[in-house]
Parts: sequence; structure tokens; C-alpha cells
Amino acid sequence: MTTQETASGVALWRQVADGIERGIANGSFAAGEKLPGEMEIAETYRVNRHTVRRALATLAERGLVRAERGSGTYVEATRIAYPLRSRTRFSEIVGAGGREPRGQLIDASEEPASRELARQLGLKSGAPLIRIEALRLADRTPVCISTTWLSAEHFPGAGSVFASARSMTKLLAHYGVRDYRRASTRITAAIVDATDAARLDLALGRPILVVDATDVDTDGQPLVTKRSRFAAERVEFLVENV
Amino acid sequence: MTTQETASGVALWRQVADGIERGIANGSFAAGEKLPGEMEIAETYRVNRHTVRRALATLAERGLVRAERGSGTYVEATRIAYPLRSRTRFSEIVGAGGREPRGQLIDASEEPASRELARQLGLKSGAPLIRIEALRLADRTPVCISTTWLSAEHFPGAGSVFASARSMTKLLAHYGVRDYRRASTRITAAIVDATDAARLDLALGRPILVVDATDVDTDGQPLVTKRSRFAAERVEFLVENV
DNA sequence: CCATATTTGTGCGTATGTATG
DNA sequence: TCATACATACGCACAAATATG
Repeated sequence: MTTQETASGVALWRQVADGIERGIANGSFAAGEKLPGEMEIAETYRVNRHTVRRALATLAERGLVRAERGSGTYVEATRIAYPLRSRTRFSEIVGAGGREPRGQLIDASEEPASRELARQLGLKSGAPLIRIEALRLADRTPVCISTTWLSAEHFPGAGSVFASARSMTKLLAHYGVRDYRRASTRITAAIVDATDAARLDLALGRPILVVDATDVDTDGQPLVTKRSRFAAERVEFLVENV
Repeated sequence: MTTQETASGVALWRQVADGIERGIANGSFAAGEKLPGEMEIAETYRVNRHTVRRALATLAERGLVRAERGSGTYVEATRIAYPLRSRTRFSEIVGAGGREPRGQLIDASEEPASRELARQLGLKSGAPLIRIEALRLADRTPVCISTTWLSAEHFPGAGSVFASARSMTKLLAHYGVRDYRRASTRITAAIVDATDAARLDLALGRPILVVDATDVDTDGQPLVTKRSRFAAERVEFLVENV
């Protein structure tokens, strides 16, 4: 049979690899669990076992699965465990997982506060805000896009400060904020839009976790409010109860 | 111009209404925020303002939006606020929002514990478990599908008990469990699969919030562990920090 | 308080596609 | 094929409430 990739334009091993990756991203194959045997996968996709092996090899190379001779192929825990605590710092969380956290400024601009943003920040509607769009990565993997708003009066020139600091914690420290904490966190999910998909290197139609959060200083005064969009397949949020 | 609905078979006002509803479900139009003006919507969809008005009217009838003369049309907050506390009870949370919580047994069966489930429940791998599949609703809206596992030895006949009690709290009370609390919560997101989509009355391709949680008794002994799939567009999780 | 622009709400007329007999 | 009834869609005009400076 001359199956090959003709017609679809995608090699068979690639189709199998994508299918398995989707299963992992979707949670059909849970982290740590065993994948079906190579023969079983070959039957479900109606391909030769060699084709399955090639698919699994590429996944193993990327660290998504790990093959154990005589036992099976296991899904590696790829999701970044993201605890939602009062003290939530991207850099600390990612660093704790043995990955290198990175920040990258996408855009900084000024805009007047909408009623909702003003309420979150304890400002008057229409007050000048600085809006910082940033991409956050763990090693070389994009994790989330954050849109952060802060008062242009209290933090003048915050955009250029972030551009060099590449960290919200360092930015706040630059203005004399020694400590801050998470006051409120709201989690929803949605489908990634085209621009975020490109930035997060995510396929269209994939889910994202949307987190709206406000940070306050030690006196409970609002400092920044933000909306972060996480690639759902790359993180898991952990709620720690008291 | 023979616009009408020819070819597509779907009335224009219906297409506009669906488009706006998607925007709301997706978070493109945030809760409480103002929609674009009727003229602007009419231009983007290239239809008459009356057509837009009809679309908005149907959405207003269903309570998704609210029009204010002279001001604009606003998105009503439709999502159920779901606080993730140590004490998390579906019935209490939904009831607090002024809606009537309902539970409905889909299926109950017995299965041996996988290594992962056994670890969560503090049992031996292969121990007999009862698996309860249930649909939870607020008023008549499906909110989530929960798969709950509990020890078949400690809770014999749990399936039929749940079928009549229709509540996990009442089920546990039936076995003498007076109080319990949430020990761990893990949140991810995915795309709904076909069976869950049908049960949740959700379109294919829509995102779901997946919550893995374990409840323990007052001594910290694991009681039940579950995986719930929430229709993302119908809930928002709130993390309450201490 | 005033003037003006914006936005939703309402009415009427016209044209066209759909359903039925 | 024709006649009729109805829903859909468009265009224009104006009223009423609101926002803004």
C-alpha cells in the first residue's frame, strides 16, 4: 500500500505523533500513566509498528514520553505545577521546577482606565494606566501571555522599566515596593485567539486558562491588576487549602 | 440584494446572535463590559441595524445581555462564581447564587483501583472501587460532569445510595461521615469530548475546566477522589487567599 | 445648567425568500 | 402555476435616555 503522506501531505508517523500528543495535551493520557502498547497503537491508527515507533521516538526526544524496555511507554509529567498561593511569583514557581524563567516585553502603552479596571485598582474611571503586554517562558517554552495594568501616576515609565527588568517583581522593587501579595484570583478557560496562539506557539482551537488577578501591597493597596492567558496543556494550577 | 438566509439556511439575525454569544462565552466580551454599539456590530457583520437589534433581543431574552437606552448594551455576568475553598460543596455554592442545585446519576459501576487512584485514596493498587458518573446542574443548566471514585469496601452499594440521594454530601452522611474537607485541587483545561459535550449540552470544540480533587474526613483520611469537567463558559473559579 | 454627540427604542414603508394549499 | 400568509431583511426618520465637556 502506498499510503505515505500523499493526499494529506503529512507523513503517517507525524499524524500518529500528533494524535498521541493531542491525547496527552487533552488529558486522555494522564501524566505518569502508561500509553497503550506499540502494537495496540499501530492497530488503532492502522499503521505498521515501525511507524508507531518513529512517532514515539520523536515524542521521547521532546521529553513528552519515556520508553521503558519490557514495561511500556509512559507519559512524562510535562505540565508546570503552578500553585496559586497568596505569594504567587512566576519566576519562583518556574524556578522551583528546575526550569529557567524568562520574561519578554511584547508591548507597552498608555490607556485610560475602564470602569472595571479602575474598580480593581482603586482608581477613578478614566485615570491614566500603563498597559504592559508580556510573554513569559520556562526555558524556551512559552507558558503565558500577561496583560498587566498599573497606574501611570504611581509608576511613571513602567513600560521601559519592565523592558529591562523583564520581571514584575523587579519592576515593583524599582519603585520601592518591597513586598506584595495576591489579593484575588479568578480562573476561567477559553479558546486561544489567533494573536495569542502565534505568541504561545499554540495550535488554533487549543484551550487556554485565563487568570484575572490583582496584587496588593502590605497595606492592602492595589498595585497591579492583570489578565494572564496560559497554554492549558503546559500548566496545572494547584489550589492549596488551609 | 437577496441577502436573506438563502444558501446557509440560517437567518442572519441568528448568525449575529450566535457570533455575539460565542464572543461572550469566549471572554472576548467580558462580563459587565459594554458591547460595541448596534451600528458598529451592524457594520462588522454587514447587516442592517434592525437585524442586530433582533439578535440582541434574543440574547437579552435569555439574560445574556442587558440594553440601557442612551448608554449601550452590557454583558450580564452569567458565570457561576465557584469559590475553591477547603469546604467546597456543589449544592451550597450553586444555592448561594440563587439557583437550584440538582444532581443526576449517569452511571455507577465497580472497577479495580489504578496505581494513581489507589495513591489518592490511600488504598492498595487493585482495591475494589465504586465509580459514580454524575451530572450536576444549576436550575436547568448543566454545569459539570463528575466522575467520583470511592472504596467499595468502605462504602458498599454507594451507587444506588447516590441514585436516590443525588448529592455526595448526603451519600457520605448515609455512611456516617458527618464532615469532610477538600484536601487537594488540581485545575487544568481541555477540549470537551463528544460524550461530555452531549451531556453538558455544549458545542464540540468548546473548552472545559478539569478539576481533580480529593476529599478527606476530619482526621485527614481520604474519602473520595474525583475528576470533574466543568463547561468553562458557565463557571469561574475563585481562589481565596488567606 | 446648557449644548451636542452618541446610543438605544420605535414606527412605517418596501422588497424578498419560505411555506402552504 | 398562481395566490396568500408570514417571516426575514433593509432603509429612513425620529424620540428618548445618556455621556461629555
